[in-house]
Order: sequence, then C-alpha cells, then structure tokens
Amino acid sequence: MSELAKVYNPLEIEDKWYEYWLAQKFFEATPNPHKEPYTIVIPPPNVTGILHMGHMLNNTIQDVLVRKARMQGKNACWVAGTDHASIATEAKVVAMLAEKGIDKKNLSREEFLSHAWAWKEKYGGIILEQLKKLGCSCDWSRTRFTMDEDMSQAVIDAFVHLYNKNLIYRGVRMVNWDPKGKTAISDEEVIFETRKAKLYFIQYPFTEGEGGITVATVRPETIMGDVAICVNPSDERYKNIIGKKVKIPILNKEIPIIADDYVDAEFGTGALKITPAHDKNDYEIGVKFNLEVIDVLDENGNLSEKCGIPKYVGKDRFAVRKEITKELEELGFIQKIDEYQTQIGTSERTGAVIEPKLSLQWFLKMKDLSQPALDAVENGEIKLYPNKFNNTYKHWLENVKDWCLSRQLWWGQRIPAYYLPNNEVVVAETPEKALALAQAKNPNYTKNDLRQDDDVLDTWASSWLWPISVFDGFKNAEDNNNFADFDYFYPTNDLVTAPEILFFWVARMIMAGYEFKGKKPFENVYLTGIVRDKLGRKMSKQLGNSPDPIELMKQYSTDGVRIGMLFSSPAGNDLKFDEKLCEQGRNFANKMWNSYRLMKFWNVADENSEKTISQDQIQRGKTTVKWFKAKFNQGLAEIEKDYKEYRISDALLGVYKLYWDEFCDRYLEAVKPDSMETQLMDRHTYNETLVILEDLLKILHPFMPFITEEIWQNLRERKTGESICIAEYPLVNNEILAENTKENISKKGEIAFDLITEVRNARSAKGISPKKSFDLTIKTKTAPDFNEFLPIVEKLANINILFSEETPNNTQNIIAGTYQCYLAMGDSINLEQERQNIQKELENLQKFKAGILGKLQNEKFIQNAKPEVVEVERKKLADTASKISSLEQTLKGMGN
RNA sequence: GGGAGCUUAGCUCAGUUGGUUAGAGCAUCUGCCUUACAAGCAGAGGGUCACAGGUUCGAAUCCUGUAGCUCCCA
Repeated sequence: MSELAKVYNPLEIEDKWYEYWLAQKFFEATPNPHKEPYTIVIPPPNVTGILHMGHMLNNTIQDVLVRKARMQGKNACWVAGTDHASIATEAKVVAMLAEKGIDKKNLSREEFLSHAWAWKEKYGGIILEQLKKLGCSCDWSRTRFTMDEDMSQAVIDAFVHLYNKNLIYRGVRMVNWDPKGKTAISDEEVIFETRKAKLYFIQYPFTEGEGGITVATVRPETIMGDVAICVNPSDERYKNIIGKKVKIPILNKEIPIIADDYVDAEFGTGALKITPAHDKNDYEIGVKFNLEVIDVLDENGNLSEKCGIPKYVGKDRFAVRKEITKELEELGFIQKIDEYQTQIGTSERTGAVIEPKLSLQWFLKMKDLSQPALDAVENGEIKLYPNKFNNTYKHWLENVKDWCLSRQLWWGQRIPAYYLPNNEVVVAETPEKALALAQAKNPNYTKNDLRQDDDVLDTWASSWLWPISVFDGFKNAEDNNNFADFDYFYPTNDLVTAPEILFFWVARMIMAGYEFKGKKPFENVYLTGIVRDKLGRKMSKQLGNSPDPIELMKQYSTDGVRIGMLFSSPAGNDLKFDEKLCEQGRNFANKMWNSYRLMKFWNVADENSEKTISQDQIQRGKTTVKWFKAKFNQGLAEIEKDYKEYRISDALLGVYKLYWDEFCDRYLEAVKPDSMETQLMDRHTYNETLVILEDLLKILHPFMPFITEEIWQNLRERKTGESICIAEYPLVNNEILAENTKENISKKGEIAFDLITEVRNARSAKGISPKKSFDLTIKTKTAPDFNEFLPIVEKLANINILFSEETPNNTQNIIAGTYQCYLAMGDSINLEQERQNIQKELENLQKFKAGILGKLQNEKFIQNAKPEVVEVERKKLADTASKISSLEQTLKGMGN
C-alpha cells in the first residue's frame, strides 16, 4: 500500500472524475414527482467572456449549494448558459471585422449578423468549458443562450405582451452619445474621469433695468441652447428676481428666471443655466417647466444650425468653447474664470467625451411592475442575503425610472415594432401579424409599407426572463409537455449573483416572474462580494491585477482554489483575494490525502490477532470513536446552521476544522496502533474510522469535489455508477447529541486534550524531548470523571498516570478541569521557579474571582440579569475557588 | 447632494436578541525529520474592539457626535 504518493497529485484525478460524472449523467435532472426539486439558474456570463475571479467565486458557491442539495436527495438542477451581451459582442465583432479590413457600415444587417454568429460559434463556449474545469455540476444538457430561437421568441412575446398592456411607449430621452463612434452607448460603457476644467462666470443682463444675473458654467458653448436661468426658491439673493427675464449674451434672446429646489445655492453663484438638450438634469427641469428644447449640437459634436450664430455652425464643440469665451470676454460678459475639477464621461470605446443627447427610444413603464417586486422582498417571500441589501433594493424600486429598452445595435432581438408610411406604429410578434394590424387600420397596406425598427432590445430584456425561459415557460400552453419542466423546476430556489446587478437583473427578474407567471422566480438571493486584489482594488484588465483562474487551478488544484475563494468570502462583503489562500487549500487537500494514506498502512485484526492488541489500544479506540462522533455531530449542527444563513465560508471553516484539528490531529493520533511493525488495529475501531472518514468526505465534497471523490472511491470497493456526488449527505444524529449532553463526552474530551497540551507545554518550556516519558499524578481518591480518556492522555502526552491523595515532591503543577495534577519531570524542576509560577497563577485567579464576586455581590445584577447568567457566574466562582484552594495546598506542600 | 455600509491582533475576517478572562485563519516566534503529511507536528506571543460622550448591574454589541474608508444613486 505504501506505493501511494506522499504528495497529492490532482491533475489526472480531476479530469478523470469529471468525465466519469458526465458519463454517468449525475448532473442531469428531469422532473420527478417523487423527488423534491432544487433549482439554480446560473447568472449567464457574457458570451464574450472568459472566466475571471468573480465567476470563480460565484460559481463555486453555486456548485457548493447544488452538490449539497443533490447529496441530500433532492433533484438538483443547475442550468447553465450565456447571454448575448449586445454591446460587448457587437464591439468585439466590429473590431474583428475592422482587423480584416471590413467596415460595418458597408455590411447589410444580415451580413453583419452572420459574422457575429460565426464569432459566437467559435468563441462563445469558452467560458462554459472553463466552468467544467472548476468542477461545476451543471446540467449541461440544458445549456441555453439568450439568443437561442425560443429564448428570443420569449423576448419578443414579452415585448408584445407589455406593449399591448400599454406598459411600453416610445419617448425622447437623454442618452450617452459618442460623437466619434456616432452611436448611443450604455451607462456601463461610460468611464468617468476626473479632469481639470474651467468654471466660467457669465453675466446674463436683465431685459429691463440695470444689472443681471451671473451664472457659473463649464460649458459656455451651449449658451445658445439656454432656455431659462434657474435659482433655488429659498435663496435670499434671488427671491425678488424670480419671474424676471434676462438676455442670453451675444444671442440677445430673452429667457425667464425660474425657481426650483434642484438648484444647489452653494454651487457657483447659485444660478444655473438650463440647457435641456445638453444636460440630463436640465432636461428634467425643462420637462417640469414645459420649456423648449434647443439642440445646438449635431451627431458629430459640432455646433448645428439651431445655435443661431452662423459663424459657429459646423465647428467642433471644444473649438467653439474657446472662441465664444474670447468673444464673451471681449464683450465684457465674463466676470471671472475659475480652475475647476470635474467628472467627465468618456467613451470606453473611442475615448471621446460623451455628449448627453436627446433621442427617441423605447421605454418600459416600471411603476406598476415594481410594486409586486417591492412587496415580495418586504414580506419575506423572497429573501436577500445578506439582508442589508433590503434597504438598497427598496430605495431603488421606490424611485425606479422607466427602463430604456432600445439599443442602436444589430446584435440582439430586433424590436418588433413596424412603422407605417404615415409614421403610425404597429407592434406584433411577426411581420405577418404586424401587417394584419396595419391592414385593420387601412386595408390597402402591403408588406412593403412596413418598416421594422432598426434597433435591438437591451440584453437585460432577455436575461430578466431567464428563470422562466430556460424552462420553456413562455411556450404555448397547448403543448403540455413543454410545461413539465417549468411546472416542476420553477420557482427556482437560490440565486447567487453580484450586488452590482441587483437592479439591472435581480429586481427585474422578480418583476418578470410576477408579471408573466404570477410567481416569484426564486426564493433566496445570495449576493456575493466583489473580488479585489490584495490592495483592495477591483480586479480589472486595465490594471492587470487579476490572476488567471485556469493557471491558479493548475498550480493549486481546482479543489485548492475553490477553498481559497471561499475561505475569504463572508456573504456580501468584498473579499481581498490572496493566492496564499489557494495554497492553504492545496495544503488541506494534501493533508486529506495523507490521512487516507495513513489508514492504508493499518492492518485490520482477525479473530486471532485481535487478542494480541493491548486493552489500552482497544479502549482508546472505543473512547475516541465515541468522542469524535459527538464532536462531529456538534460540528455538523453548526455547519447546517451556517448553510441555512448562507454563511458559506463559516460552513467551510467548520468542516475544515473538523477534518484537520479534530480528525487528523486528535482522532487519528489517538487511535494509531501501538505496534509500528504489525500496524494491527481492532475491527471495531477500523470500521468506525472508515465510516467517520466517509462522513467527513461527504460533508467536504460540496467544497472539494475531486479529492473527496478520489479518496471515497478508493476507500472501499465501489461499483460503476456509484459516486460520492450522489452519496447520502450525513444528517445530524440527535441521539448522539443527547448522549453527549448526558455523559458530557465532548467536555471530558476537552479536559483530556487540555491536559495533554499542558504536559507538552511543560516539556517544551524546559526543552525536554517529547520522547521522554514521565509520571503524572492526579490528586484524587477515586477515578476522575474523565477516566475513560486517560489512555488517550497517556499515549498523546507520553506519560504514565497515577492517582494519589498525596502531593509528590519535586513536581510541576498542572490543572486539568478541577483536578490538581503533578508532573514528575525529575531534576529539571526548579522549585523556586515553580513556586513563582503558581503564585502568578494564583494572583490571576484571585483577580478573576474578585471580578465575579463583584458581580454577585451587586444586588442590581442579581435582580436584573437572567437567572441562567447568574447561575453561570456562581459556577465560575465555585470552580475558581476550588482551583485556588488546591493551588494553595500545593504551595503549602512545597514547604511554603 | 441623497442613501447604505464599514472601522476588532501585523494581515484577512468572525463575534447571532447586550452576559465566561473578545475568537479563527494566515503571518511571526520557539522546539521538532515523532508509527501519514516539512504542503507537516508540538507549543507560544500578540487586541484601549477608530475616537469622544451617553444608556445599563453589565457595551465590541444599543444611542449621539467626530474622524477615516467603501459602495450605490444623482
């Protein structure tokens, strides 16, 4: 048996078992009315994506939950897939085409899409393959893509449904315009930079009378688009001029002074110029006061005809800023120019400064949709972990804005809206149905009169349907078969995702669940933290501070990396990732491997050889097994509690300590055979150890699927089709816990192990080798209450235990529980030193006792504190008093 | 500007409705090739719980204020 390697080698083992699991179809789930379903849908990663540390964390947690549920006999179904990521993918494809010298502008929509699909087929599956490396136990037969035909159909159907309910409308809205790329981009693609700018103080003269009002702005080139000056109504400086009119410098156009709370009286002069076409907030004020919108810029970021000053038309916005500043200065309108730090949005793609621009977009009204979603979290039907996110969630939903659904892109579901020659619009699932609607208005319309909207829908318009559509929940009701999956697996159980997309995705899925199915999409939402580097920075490509997960797994084993991720991830808190943690995970795997190796050295006794085993060894085995089972079940109960509260890293730490500290360092050391030559072990202890190890492997399996499978498979003869993946997860054994409470087994064990530590410590302090054996006298008339543990103490502390009521000479004092013990270490005892140690210990105890007495003599404490608390204090007092008296006796015995 | 959260050992974090002398892992230090494992074993040291008040018999925990940091929304 000794041919097992000393160091665990994960490489082949991981691939071997993953292939076995897939071949045995352990991860595939089909509806089964006799089994309870447990469902998770993956947050679909971008089809353009490759695995990053965030995915590692997220998917490891999901795998832990799914594997545990599967072992608990549930019908575990984890659906994987990817989303089409309109913007990112289109950008990638455009870039790829550009490299080949192809300009998107010269392609038809169909041509471009065929390139995009080709790209997706080639690169779109990378991330899913990487998830397999991570050990993810997804039902791969269910893998979906948000642009699959039926998934897309669901998106279109949903759009039509909402349009017909009057929840979708078309309206003007401010978008992030990239004047270089000549396209709108999403908020996520805007990078804010802190830049130096100038704050110009410009005077707008009153139309009547002397003077005027001074406005501070960073954008003097937009004054031609001004339609009002706004002040705060409570601003004393301006109270009496509200309603007056001023003239825009140069242009000499009259605009009113209005008042709104939005204006910050502290900023600049407290007077704000309102340019609705070029600022989001100004636009909203414009809507509120019913002001005109004058768009003075064109799609290139140049001044347009509308600016009203011919010499500036067609010139770049920044050039005009300089020129107009000069002109204003010459005309005496500029009072001063301050240096100013400002946040400027730039395009992730082109680097151009983003121009807020009004355009016509499709919107979804959110108010009615959000109410059920708000209620669901409020009344606990859906639970967020950690629940600190309830506030954020509530705040967002109560202030929810309408959702801009359209994107000026081609990659995605094309908006099913068709324009008629008279600019009327019809919305329908297909061109045919749209034509029918059109013809209802005017029978003369033909197919050629319809022009479909060029834009596609936001990717989230696909992913908010994900938990429904992956189970074909939108398919026709006539086709009953298609609903079997949906009816069985929906609502799903847990969702694991990042807090960054709580609104984008989670809230919207909840809305979709109630809107389309009248049911929540999931029960629990576990929000992970953000993986940061050691310095606390977000991991990003630009910084290059993210390790390559695949490399990490090669270096530390997949199990090791999974452990490393989870060790540092308390729910919802950001985690500072450190490779050291993966190393710790790898070391743990190695420790497990070696504990398995140790068992392989042992020989099970037969009827004859069993007689040669010492009673001490047999007794040790018996007690250790009993003790460990108590510890195991206590630990397991804690771990279950941690799982219930989604404290995954605490659950892991619990398992880790059970395995390493209790099993390896205590249990295995205690049951080791006496004889190194025969390695003979009694059958009872051996069999129990096997069961114990199997139970440990089972509770570890969700965290470390590969090594647990490897050891589990080798522990006994297993048949094909057997696997720890589907082995029964241990239940907390309440009988053992009750027995433990009755017999105080774990408490006695602690006393015994503390005593072992004390003895080792005494040796170590004096530089004596652990190999040297000593006598230890326990001061007692009868056998001490932890009697059954004494053979364990003798073995692990390498001592010989005696009982006596006398205090032996020349010994070191040790306390075990309430027992006074004396360790005879021969000449090495320094009596004076020993006396001092005891004195010091006595002082500590006296201080401690005084503290307790202080409490117990305080009447208010006795009156107010819970009886249990008072009882605990009394017990402490008694124990301390007894320790003190025995130490004092010891001192006396030493002739002091 | 509005909202949320954080601050506990050198580092990363636990610390449940207030109740043992505040815990863990890593790191550090000491001693060890001991019947598996040096990716290991046996020990040890290390904290004014950010700061200042308050409530309470009792505060890391509750309240108020201050400072610093982070995130979300605008």
